[in-house]
Amino acid sequence: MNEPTPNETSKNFIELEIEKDFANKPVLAGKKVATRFPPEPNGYLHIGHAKSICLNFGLARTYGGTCNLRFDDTNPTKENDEYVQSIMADVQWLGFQWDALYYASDYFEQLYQWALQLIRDGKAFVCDLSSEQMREYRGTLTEPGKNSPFRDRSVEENLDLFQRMKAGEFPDGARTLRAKIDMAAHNLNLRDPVMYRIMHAHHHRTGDKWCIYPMYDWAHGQSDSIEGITHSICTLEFENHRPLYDWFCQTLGIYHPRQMEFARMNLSYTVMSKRKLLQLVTEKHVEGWDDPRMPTISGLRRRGYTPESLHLFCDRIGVARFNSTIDVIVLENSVRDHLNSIASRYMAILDPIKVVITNYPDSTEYLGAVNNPEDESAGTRQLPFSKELYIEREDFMENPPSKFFRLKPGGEVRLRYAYIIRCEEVIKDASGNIVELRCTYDPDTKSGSAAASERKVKGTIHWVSAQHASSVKVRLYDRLFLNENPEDVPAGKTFLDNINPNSVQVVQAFVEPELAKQEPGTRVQFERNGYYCVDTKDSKPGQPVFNRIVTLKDTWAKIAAKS
RNA sequence: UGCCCCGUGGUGUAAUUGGCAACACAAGGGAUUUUGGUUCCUUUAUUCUAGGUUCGAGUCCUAGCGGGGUAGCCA
Repeated sequence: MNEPTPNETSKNFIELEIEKDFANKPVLAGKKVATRFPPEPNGYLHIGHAKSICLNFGLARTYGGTCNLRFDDTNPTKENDEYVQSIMADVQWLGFQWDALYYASDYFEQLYQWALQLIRDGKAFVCDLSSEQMREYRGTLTEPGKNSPFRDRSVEENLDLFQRMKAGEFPDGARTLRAKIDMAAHNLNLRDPVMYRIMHAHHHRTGDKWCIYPMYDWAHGQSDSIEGITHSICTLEFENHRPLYDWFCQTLGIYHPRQMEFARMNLSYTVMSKRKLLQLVTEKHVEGWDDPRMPTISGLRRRGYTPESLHLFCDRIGVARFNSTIDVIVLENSVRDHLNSIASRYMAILDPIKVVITNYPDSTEYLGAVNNPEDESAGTRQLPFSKELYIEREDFMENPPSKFFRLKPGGEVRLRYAYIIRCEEVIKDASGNIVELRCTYDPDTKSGSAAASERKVKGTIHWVSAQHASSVKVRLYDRLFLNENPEDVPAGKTFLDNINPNSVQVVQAFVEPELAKQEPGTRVQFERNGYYCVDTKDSKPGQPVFNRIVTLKDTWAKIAAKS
């Protein structure tokens, strides 16, 4: 995998607690760490899920335990198989394989039997309150609620009604099954929470078999219990649900996993909520869930991010209970670090200016080039060199500042892997735009020659031979949002107002011949520019489309900005 | 305005559970470099505040301040 070695210096609080539990809790004797990744199949996975995936599967890996993939499919109106398929693909792409694949819907019958048990024990009742009424009865953050007038129905009546709910006798919303806990509890989740609601909806797996569906709280802990999960790890917003998770397991008298919460990831210049990501897609602000600008796993994959770079990123951000925002720079540097070690280097000119070497013959010469200075096994290649070249427009300045080490009138620069050239003449069109540079080369400075090592120039620039170059489409991606926190908007505005209007720029670039042959999915470095990936959707044989993954660090841009 | 959770360099996490505040990333400075990339060296903290316990407090106690979660028949 050639994965950068992660920082393994310290354990996170979850690992510490797991180790403590296994040392102290008799119920865990002889067991192995068992976790699960439990997405609801109602959207595509994003980078925040990657954190959870790396955590859950990583825990199983480091402790020699297991991790299941479980689809939390208890709300058929929002879920479908397209999402199921994409989630499985994303988890596997990240390099993880689940020990078992389950769906909460696998447990619908067992959950129903357990509900019957609670009713018989007098711990659950059928309630006829409408959702509005239930809200009134619930009380507020500061005031206790009142008991439902249906709370004291007999066990027989509850049993009868609940079975008829299941049989489909009542319309959506007519009744619910609720746990009988405490309407005065400080934790609102304990104020007789709903366990089942009536929904005459088609489920992507169970079809029309059910018209009552369990709520998250009634399904999750028991699903964990059935699977023998030792540590049920979720995000901080479920913290207030833990007492209910515990109550159900205890009241049912079943194996009781431990729920632990960690902080969800926030990334600067990014929105992460499924609702907003969905909106970006449906309102066509992006081209789809896998648009290379999306923070979805599929978007990052298409952009060119590697699984290893995402693992590196997750190692770097850590796991804690503090709500923090990660600078997107950390993500960008993670992929730079990985790609630096694996990506072959090529030369590409995105914004060309023609260079004519007046004293060079009308012939082609082939020059040796190193594919990856970080990896000798990447080998070498031959580059065609000729009289007419393209260089990057920004590598020439007519009136440069003192620290500009590139080409200038009368100045010298090395052409990477080739010769040192001198700019003799600047050709302009009628309106004063520079259209061509006339240069001379020094034949004694050929790369690799003994004489070449004696001549030093400050700058080395990249180039392509005009007659040998291919023209390819390159998409230069930038951040999707202008603001560090896109959701931070004045009244009347939305996060959509913070969209970067220039988040993608498409250019036609001149590239060295090798580059036109690259296969979809291949990641390369355009020397002195950035990392690019051959798009997997829009490329055609011999006609690759390149997505910019991330630019190279640009120290010169900082220097130039200062002066 | 209840209940719950959380405050450690610029950012994100550590600190053998009461014993010299560390690591990574970023930023600044320098060296190397045929990528202004990479690599190497180097510089960056009254641990939110105020009290208290203690030989000793980031860690324990009290009060305050600040941030987050929570009133779906969503997850």
